[in-house]
Order: sequence, then C-alpha cells, then structure tokens
Amino acid sequence: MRKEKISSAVIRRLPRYYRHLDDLYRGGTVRISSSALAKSMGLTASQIRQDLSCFGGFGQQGYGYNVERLRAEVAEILGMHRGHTVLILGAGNLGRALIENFPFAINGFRLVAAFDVSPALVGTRLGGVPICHMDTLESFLRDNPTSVGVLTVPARVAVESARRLASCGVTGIWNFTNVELPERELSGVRVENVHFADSLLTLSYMISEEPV
Amino acid sequence: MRKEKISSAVIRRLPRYYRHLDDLYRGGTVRISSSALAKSMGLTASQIRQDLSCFGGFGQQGYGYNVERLRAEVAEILGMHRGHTVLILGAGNLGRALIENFPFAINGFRLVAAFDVSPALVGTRLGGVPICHMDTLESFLRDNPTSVGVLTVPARVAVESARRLASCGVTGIWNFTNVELPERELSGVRVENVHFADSLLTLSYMISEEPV
DNA sequence: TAGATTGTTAATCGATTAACAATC
DNA sequence: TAGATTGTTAATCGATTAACAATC
Repeated sequence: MRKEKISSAVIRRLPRYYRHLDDLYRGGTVRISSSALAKSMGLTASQIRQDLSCFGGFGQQGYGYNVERLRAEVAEILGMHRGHTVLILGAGNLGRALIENFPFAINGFRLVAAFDVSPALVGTRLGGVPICHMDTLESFLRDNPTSVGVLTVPARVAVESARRLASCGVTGIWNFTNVELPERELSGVRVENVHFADSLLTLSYMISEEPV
Repeated sequence: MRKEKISSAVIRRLPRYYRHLDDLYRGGTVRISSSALAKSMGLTASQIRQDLSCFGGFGQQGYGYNVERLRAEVAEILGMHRGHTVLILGAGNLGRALIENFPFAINGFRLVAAFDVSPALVGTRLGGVPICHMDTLESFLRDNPTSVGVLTVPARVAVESARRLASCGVTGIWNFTNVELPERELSGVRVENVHFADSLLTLSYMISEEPV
C-alpha cells in the first residue's frame, strides 16, 4: 500500500538499502528474500517489507525480491536518474576532497563547477571542474540552473552563502559547515547537514559512557 | 529522574544542545528557559526537559537553566573532558582536511598522529602532526594507547584497517569510508559512520519527491 | 501440489507531547 | 506573595514487530 507521507526514518534507510542491493547486484546475486536481506543489514524482515511497501509491491510471494529490479526501484525512488546537478562553494581542503574523490556521478549528480575567492584558485580547474569566483555565483546560476549547492565554505560566510544559493533557485543545500542554517528562511530549499562535530561528539559519548 | 539506558534519539540531540548552549554562552546569555531554547532549536519545551532529565535536574523552577552550567553539564555528559585521543588513518584529501581544519581540541580530542603509506608523506608533519607509516600502526598503538581511530583510507582497505585498530585496543572508530564495517566482529569498539553518499542520496530524495 | 515468502493488518513498543503539582 | 518554570507522570502519537491470509 503506497503511502503519501514517508517518515524520515524510512527515507534515511533507503540509501542503505541501495548500497546493500548494489553490492548484491555486483556480486551476482539474482534474488533475495526480506529475511536474508534483513539478516545481512541487521534489520528485521518485517521492517524491510514495511519500508518497501511504502513505495509499492516489488516482491513476489514464495520468491522474494529480484535484486536488479529492486536496486533499480530504490535508485528511482531516491531520484538518482533525475539528472541532478551540483556545485561546490569553497574549494578548501574539504571542497577539494569532494571534488577529487567523491563519486557524484555514481550517486546521480553531475558536478558542474566550484566557487572560491582565492585568486590562486579562480580560473584553474580541479578534477575536470572549473573554479569560478564567488562573485560570479549569481550570474552562473542564472545561466546554469543547478539542483544542489555544497557548502564547504568557512563558517562565517555559511549563512550568507546559503541565502545566495536559495535566492538563485537552488533546491537543495548539502551543508558541511558546522553552522545551523536558518532553514525556515531558505524557502523552497531542502537542507541536509553533515555535522562532523556532532558526529564525533556522539562517538565521544559512546566511548565515554557505554561499554559495548 | 536519571535513566540508565539513554535512547539514541536523545544521544544524537546532545551535540546540538551543546552547540546551541555554547553559542548562547559565547553571546553572553546567562539563563534560558526550556521554552526559549526549544523555540530557537525547533523542538518542544517538553522534549528538552525530558531529554535533560535523563541525566539529572539541571534547572530551577521559576528560573530556567543557567547557560554556563548547562553547557558544562552537557560537555561532561558527552565526555568532552576525558582526554580522549585520536589518530587518523589515511592522509589523502579528506584526512588532510580533518588534520588541518577540524577542531579536534575544541571537541575534546587530542590528535596525536596520522598514518599513510605514501613515501612522499611518511616522515613529514601536517598541521603539527607527524605522518607515520601504516606498518608502524601496531607498535605506535602499543606505546601510545589511543581512544579513537579515524578511517579516511581507501574503501578497499577499510575493513582491514578497522580490524587492526580494534585488535590494538582502540575504543572508537570514526568511519568516513562508504563501507559498512562488520561491527559485531569489532568487539569493544563503537563505530560512528559519516556516510557522505547516504547523506547526499537523502537530499536527492528530498529534492526529487517533496517540495518544501 | 507443497513450501516459501510476500504485503498488509493488528499488536507492541518506544518516543514525543501535554498536563500539572512542586517550588524557586 | 504571585508568576514563572521546572521535573515528572500521564496521554498521545508514531514506528517497529508479529502474525497471517494471499499467492507465487
């Protein structure tokens, strides 16, 4: 039974499903039951069937799920074939790491440009991508509407950069700054945060309080 | 009423509490009520009082919470003053970004060393930290027991590296590889994952399906 | 056909929200 | 004292798990 409103708990599991199904697919597995997938992912079979049934019935009684088909369905649900585009704001260490090492294409995104203010960088290319001056962001976005902006800028310009992206019609911001963006004011824009510090502090708690 | 088993939902909110309290503290705010904090964080006052009451009663009726004290209590709960140490495995782009830019000290961790296999890097220093050869990891950990290992190695050596860390007594692994580590086999080790791809795919879903 | 496994409904569990007595 | 706000208990809501008829 398709649901209209998908809970964020389900959404956050989808990429993991995709990753596991992709591994199975590449390993040559043709079919898998919810219980086998559950076991390898550390979930319950019930949960997997519930999660998938939010989007449709992809399995077959007595058989299970066809790995290739389910992988493709999950990719479709995640929007991996929508031709999303992305640009990177801030070509410091982290920005460069993403430009040179993150597999945007494999995840359905085309990296079109990076922006920075450093005169040494502007005008050069990195990993096949041109580095433009931040001052040209608005005109670039006017000519090249882009789905997502990646924020790898210094914290002090994070909010300002987010506003500029939002006002130019970007639909998503992938925020690597440790700053909480004013999401309510960034209308029409979805924000996904990668807060390194929050993540490390969670680990700090776990190793401080709870022995495994 | 102190609870013995804290849910992971609460734990994941603690770093955000810390961040907001730290901002308030630096901004000179002396006291804050649960409802004021809730408003600025987008939570409910009830939830904040419930969360904090897992660890003790830090407020005062009719007054609210003393910002400096609550900030210190949350820092304590998170284990920020335990003298945790950290080393980085893999000094590629991402490893370097963390070494040079991530404020380990501010988050209660002391970065003691980085490890890599590149002859060009081994023996040099980066951001004040020595880069050692991966072959010397075990002997280093024998002489310098370390709390946490950061995995910024290539995916193909991620599991092997995690096992080596685990067998040398590390208590936490901060995993930046897009590989699912065999946590059950890493006994005594807590794993915190930063899966860039999962995060981007979540954003991909949000901009594909749900208009804000 | 018999066995396996789905999709879905019902039951349980846990987390969030509401309410309020206690008290600063 | 009166007003404000906590900590905690109770109510609600939502997510996970269990059960099972449907069916390949």
